[in-house]
Amino acid sequence: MPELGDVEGWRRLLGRFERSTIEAIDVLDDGVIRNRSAAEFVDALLGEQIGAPARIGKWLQVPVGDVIVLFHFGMTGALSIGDSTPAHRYDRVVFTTDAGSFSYRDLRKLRGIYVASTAAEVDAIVGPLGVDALIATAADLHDSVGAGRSSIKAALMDQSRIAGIGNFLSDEILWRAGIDPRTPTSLLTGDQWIGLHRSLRTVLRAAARAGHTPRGPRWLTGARWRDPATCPECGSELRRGVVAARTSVWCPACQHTGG
DNA sequence: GTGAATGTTCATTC
DNA sequence: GGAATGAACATTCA
Repeated sequence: MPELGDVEGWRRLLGRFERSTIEAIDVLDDGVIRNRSAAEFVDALLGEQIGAPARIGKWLQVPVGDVIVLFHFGMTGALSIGDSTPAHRYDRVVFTTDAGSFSYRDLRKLRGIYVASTAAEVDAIVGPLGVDALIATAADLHDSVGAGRSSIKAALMDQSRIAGIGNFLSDEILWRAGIDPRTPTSLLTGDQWIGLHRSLRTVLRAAARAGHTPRGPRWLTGARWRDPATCPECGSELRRGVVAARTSVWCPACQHTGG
């Protein structure tokens, strides 16, 4: 699930807990608490007040008391608001506050929850991140994503170049921009960069607003599941293959390499 | 049993 | 140094 739109949706939902106090923490699986013991984690947060949640790329950052709690959802994580009693099968940590409860829910546990005491510690945990994709300008896009020699799809998913775009969003953006995902960034024309930025904004704003990557009839993400999968724009059969080491879908009729 | 899954990281190999 | 590749992480589902 989680790419920029999902995490932005959870950030918004978590906003309703701002200024509430954590009254209980149920660590159902301490494997997801990554850089503290479960006891240290509970000790640091219990009785503390929640601040305004922020998002950078796919990271959710929540000030709690004197520390910052960092959530990363991997491929299968989610923040579940309000329906954590009784605990869902994949709830790993349940937070109860005086404003209600929420839980960190995750099937595969590829990532987890971190605690940072300083800004330097935050940086060390999240690693190098490019500008957040939702606020990236056309110049940001060209200068960061365009600086290497990789395919455009790999570059869009590279969190150190631009933060928040994953497999589905990159496919969606490239489809809308009419660019073949395998195109080396060095081959993109000025017009293609402009179009790419326009598509990126359209897709990410819709995803952020919806709280997930849209799957409607005019979206590639809606079409990629069908069998046979056809292009929502032209009806051609979509192509499926591995690009940038990820399962990718694109339209051979609408998406091109050349300018 | 096999393969694949919306993410990231590490080692290895061009 | 960069970039691509494959494995690994942990788990479920088709």
